Amino acid sequence: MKFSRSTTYGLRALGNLLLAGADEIDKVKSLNIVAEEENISLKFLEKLFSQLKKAGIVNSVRGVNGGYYLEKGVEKINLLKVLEGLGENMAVFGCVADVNGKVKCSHSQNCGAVPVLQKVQGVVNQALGEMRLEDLVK
Amino acid sequence: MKFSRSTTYGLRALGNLLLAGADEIDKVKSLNIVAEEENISLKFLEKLFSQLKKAGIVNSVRGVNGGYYLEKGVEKINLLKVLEGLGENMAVFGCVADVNGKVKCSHSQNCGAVPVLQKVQGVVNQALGEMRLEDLVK
DNA sequence: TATAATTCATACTAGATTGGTAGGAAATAG
DNA sequence: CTATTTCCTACCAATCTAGTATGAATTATA
Repeated sequence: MKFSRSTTYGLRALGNLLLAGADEIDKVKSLNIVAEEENISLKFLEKLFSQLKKAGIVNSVRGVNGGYYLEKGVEKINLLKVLEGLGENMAVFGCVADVNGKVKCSHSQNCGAVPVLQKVQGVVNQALGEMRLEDLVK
Repeated sequence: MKFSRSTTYGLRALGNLLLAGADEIDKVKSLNIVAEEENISLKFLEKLFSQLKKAGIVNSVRGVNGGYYLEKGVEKINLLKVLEGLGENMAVFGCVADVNGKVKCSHSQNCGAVPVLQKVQGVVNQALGEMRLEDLVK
């Protein structure tokens, strides 16, 4: 039950922006530098941040001296939303529900395991819901 | 962050044995029947139960009228051990520690995310540690 | 206005993992 | 002896992961 490596990459990169104070449009940090500091492939970071931007977690400025900055107040959002923004599928059991809430497994109606699986899902959701992005740099 | 499908298959199959009262050497249930009742491929179940036997969760009787039964007291063991027995890798972040306790990620020393990741791991472990196999059939 | 730095977009790829299947050997009750 | 069952080993197709390749669009600055 692993988180993908890109999830940890993303968390590290977001922590990097947070520590650098890149939280306003005139305090951007380029992925070049983040990639070097965190030893992550630039191309890979570009892809990740494209997703993070779509998710509303970061924003960007193009061109020379451009870069990314954290959206306002984003250090207060919980890790569950951050992980979803990073593309991590947070439905721990495919047979209970996928990201869209659709039940996939044909046994979900009469399967005795469902309540247990849902409890596991609930505990994970709650734990991640209580952690905030700012916890990464404390 | 998904559990593999074989994990849910395994939980369902173990719940099936538990409900059937297959918990002694003279009350075995054949995988044939389990496979049919749970609509899981027999061959796949055979592989799963081979692992479960190695993990000490089930035991077996070969030959005609043979089958599998749950090891004594196994309904009290926690889900963390069951999942590990099913081959699920319970290290949710590869960069923190793998199954053998080896740190894989070169950033684990100075990475600010590590405490957060460890907390996530701890919460998951605790939740699964509090759930028992018998909870599957209640 | 040319240049360099940067985000943004699309497509490709090697390797690992997942979820199986195939074929049969070994044990055992009847 | 036969049917049933566990057990063993190998193979396989599809998907996912983590990354590379190529280059276009944007923009500050010299």
